[in-house]
Amino acid sequence: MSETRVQLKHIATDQIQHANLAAASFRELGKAAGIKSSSVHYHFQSRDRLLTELLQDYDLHFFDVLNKATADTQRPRQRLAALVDVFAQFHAHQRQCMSAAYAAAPHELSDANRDVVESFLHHLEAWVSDSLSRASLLPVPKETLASVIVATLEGALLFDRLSREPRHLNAARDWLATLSSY
Amino acid sequence: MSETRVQLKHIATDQIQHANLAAASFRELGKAAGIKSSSVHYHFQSRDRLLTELLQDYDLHFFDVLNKATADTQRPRQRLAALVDVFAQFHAHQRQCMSAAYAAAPHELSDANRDVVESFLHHLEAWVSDSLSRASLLPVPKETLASVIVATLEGALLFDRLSREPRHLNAARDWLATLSSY
DNA sequence: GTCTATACTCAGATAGAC
DNA sequence: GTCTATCTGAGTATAGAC
Repeated sequence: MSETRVQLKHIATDQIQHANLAAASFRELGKAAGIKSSSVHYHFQSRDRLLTELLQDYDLHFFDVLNKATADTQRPRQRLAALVDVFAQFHAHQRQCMSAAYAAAPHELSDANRDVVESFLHHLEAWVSDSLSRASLLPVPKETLASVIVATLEGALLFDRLSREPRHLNAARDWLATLSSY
Repeated sequence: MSETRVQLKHIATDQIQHANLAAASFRELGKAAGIKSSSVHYHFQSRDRLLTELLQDYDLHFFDVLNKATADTQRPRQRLAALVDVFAQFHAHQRQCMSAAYAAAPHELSDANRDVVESFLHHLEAWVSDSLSRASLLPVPKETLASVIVATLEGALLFDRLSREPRHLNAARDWLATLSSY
């Protein structure tokens, strides 16, 4: 893969996480990479294909980071705390989760890209559900709780991006700490 | 307020909830109302002003509906269920919450509009917090829990819009039912 | 008071230059 | 293999017609 192509993908991901889907236009990408917007088409067949590739890469990278951070523990409490930390880092760098950026523009997504978002979500919920395996006294089945936790963290980051203080993420952290005693 | 102005606002709100902020362009609004995009400028000074007005109206309408639906009960459980119902209705009509649509495009918002979003959020969290007043055995302070609940429902609706089944909203409903016994 | 002609900028994509 | 000139259409906004 050419150097320019790699660079374009980095720029695009950054723009989407910092602003939104629309901010990663071919024009912007080209300008940032020092080529014309029309040249970006050489590297990516279409914008739709680019978006697919970005989210798939994001998925791989996301779980790579998460799994490395939790490689040494099976404790639900510690694993959930590590997940919150990932989101808190996003907030600290004023970045949103790619999946939320995609989900917020449903009409701009092809069916294929909608599927990729859903795939990431299922992936994340499975990770949380697995992490809850050793938890006791859960209020609802762990799959249900995993859905709630994912929605909570994504919603929290979405709204916390509007302000300096990660109010919702902090609230989520406090709440999660009460869920499991392990 | 002229008939056309009212109509334009309805169209705009609908477009934003159905698609996203960008979908409510002056061109689209004009086309749907049968006038030129440039004519929309007579009714609204700027797009920024329009967005402010839409969200303020939404705030009023949202709590009007919610308060009417909960006028006859002070029970936390019933009040939270009514709130979930509002979100479930959004999902059933394939609509998202206006505040989420705004929050998803932070770089497109003026400082004034950012403030309006925050205002809606505080409003909603205060409503949830008040509704929790008679609840007992909460895992965290009611203000904290209110932040979590709002993030959860907003996140759930955001992602459930990608599919037919409101998986996250249903999970949130199950979880909320375990929070309070009243 | 209500609306349009028009200007300018930005979007993605194609055809073709080098 | 890499990049650009150029097309077509969408975006907001201003100046001015009626």
